[in-house]
Amino acid sequence: MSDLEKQLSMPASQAARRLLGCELERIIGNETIKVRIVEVEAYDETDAASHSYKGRTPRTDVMFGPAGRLYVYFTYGMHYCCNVTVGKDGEGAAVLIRAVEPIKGEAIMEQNRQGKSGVELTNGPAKVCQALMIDKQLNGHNLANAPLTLVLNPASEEDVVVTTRIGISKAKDAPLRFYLKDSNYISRK
DNA sequence: TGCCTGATGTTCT
DNA sequence: GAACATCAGGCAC
Repeated sequence: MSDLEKQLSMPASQAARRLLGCELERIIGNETIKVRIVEVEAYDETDAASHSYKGRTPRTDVMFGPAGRLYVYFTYGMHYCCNVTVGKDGEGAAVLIRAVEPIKGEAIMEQNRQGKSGVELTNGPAKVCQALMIDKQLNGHNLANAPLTLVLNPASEEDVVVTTRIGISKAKDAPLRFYLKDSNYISRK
């Protein structure tokens, strides 16, 4: 088991907090993009809003695998969203990455986002995938390895705000969305 | 500023 | 055949 997997083998709500403030490094050709995770949502198989709620299917297979993998899904006919799998091997849990802050490679992200800049670059789950060029090819990717790696660097507890989740129709009231209070890149305050 | 809607593919029933 | 963890553009106020 990799160190990353160990660090994320915990309940989704805990893992979600631990992912806030962490860095993602994306290698595209000779370029490197680096971002900081500032907004996430937790999902597990006891949760009616989770893809894993109805059990393991070919689509959700990755969610039920070991922690520290990327779960990419396609939604609303035109967008990708990316999750980091968490929990023990066999548990269908994942953390949706809703927003990130650019650290490095902003120019490349602007290209990927068709000239959009500033907070518009990455303040939404589908935007994050566009900016980082994440698509279904990276589904199941191990985040311990290039070309997309997760660097654990958790933010301190007092910077974390907890709210209900966004854009879902079931289990709306569960307080499973977490964001960093100081960030401007939050999709909605 | 804020609501409404179109675009559009994959998965599951 | 319907639902869907979305975004951006248009129009009304």
